[in-house]
Amino acid sequence: MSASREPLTRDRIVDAAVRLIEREGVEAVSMRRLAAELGAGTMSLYNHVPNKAVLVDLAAERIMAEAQPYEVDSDDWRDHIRAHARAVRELARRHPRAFVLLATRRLSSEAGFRTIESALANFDRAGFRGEIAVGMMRAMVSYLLGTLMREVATSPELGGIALSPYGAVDMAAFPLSAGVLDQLGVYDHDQEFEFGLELMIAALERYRG
Amino acid sequence: MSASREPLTRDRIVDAAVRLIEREGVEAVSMRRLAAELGAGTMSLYNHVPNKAVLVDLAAERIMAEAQPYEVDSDDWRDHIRAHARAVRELARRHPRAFVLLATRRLSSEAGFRTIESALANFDRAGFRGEIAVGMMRAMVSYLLGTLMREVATSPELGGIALSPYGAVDMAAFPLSAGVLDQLGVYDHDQEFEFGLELMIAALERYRG
DNA sequence: CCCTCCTACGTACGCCGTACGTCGCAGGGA
DNA sequence: TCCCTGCGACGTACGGCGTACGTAGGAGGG
Repeated sequence: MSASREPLTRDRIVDAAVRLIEREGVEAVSMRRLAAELGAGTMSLYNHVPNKAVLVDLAAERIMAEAQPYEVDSDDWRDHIRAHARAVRELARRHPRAFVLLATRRLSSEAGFRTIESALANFDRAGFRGEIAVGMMRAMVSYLLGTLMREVATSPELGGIALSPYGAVDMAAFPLSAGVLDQLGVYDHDQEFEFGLELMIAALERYRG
Repeated sequence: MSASREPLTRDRIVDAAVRLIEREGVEAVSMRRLAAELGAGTMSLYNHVPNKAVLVDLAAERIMAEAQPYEVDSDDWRDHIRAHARAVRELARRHPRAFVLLATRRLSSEAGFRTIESALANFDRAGFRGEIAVGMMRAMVSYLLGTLMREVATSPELGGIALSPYGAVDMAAFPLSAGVLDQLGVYDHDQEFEFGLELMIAALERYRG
């Protein structure tokens, strides 16, 4: 695939893994394939990485580290939270195949804490501190994780939730669903994300008062 | 593993898959192993199921179908939403290994619609209808998906988010995080779930007014 | 000059999903 | 009764996988 006279490095290997993950998803990563892409023998990778699981972890960390801190010009804590949430969404959309990876992993290291710290700063701005702030942050993380999983990670082969892969459903038994069947089948992710985001912010506001 | 004189059936195969998933997770499922557990030849399974992916889908549907409708004795829409959310959480906790499976799949069929319908009924009770109700439901689903993923699907080998798998982090750079490091490392899932749930309900209440 | 150590690599084992061919049996005409 | 057809069960085989293990070669220090 490439010349690659330069020697094998953990960095080069992780890079290749990240590229492959972004291009074809985690399930496409194999040691043999990675090695081939680097023009190296399969087993040579094991001189730099103990096993595949760790390699994937490293790739996840690398992607997380690429996350840019958001920027916003406002004193309103709400604007900060909005900007932060949108930045996370951007990350998810830029790396859709990697997002599931990040989502099911406990992040740590510098990159993880950078995000946590800036989230805590926002809640601090809003007047939430200590245990409460942690709770808020986690609720927010949960919401983000959930929406973005739904936006980015659910199988897109089907047009919508109303289509059943193995046989149709008799909608007569579900009148309310039938009434909104059009909406159930359609996803406007931008609009949904903002709607949920404002909902969360409204909840925080209410908690403040 | 068992006598199993009775003939192979799609039902029996899916049952075995569900049991295996619940016991050891999706990644433990293999056609050979499933067949062995059923006392049958590997390839015999293919007479009843086109391939492994479909088999896993069928298992996911089966698990979803087992979900009991929640019960609650109240006229308050908030209580209904609470009960519904807690029922979903129960499902996730009873089938932790299967939950990730359900989460990354677009559900359809009867079972999926039963849940959707009862959620819509609750939002209807709260005064939300049509498009708004769908948006609310999706926000709620996102939150549930997110918290429960965090509760049930993140790797439990590590004690908490503060522990880094590959090297420690210098906390001096993260003063706010350092201040709540104890809370960051500890998870009280019951309390967190209820906290987030009330947050969501508060948001809905506010939207009503 | 030799010894040590590190990296690269080939081979091999035990898994995996599944395409394909065969065999045996049950059931229905003739 | 015999035979044919169809279907379920199964064995074999192929191409993939992760990785344990052994080896070979070269670089650097004694």
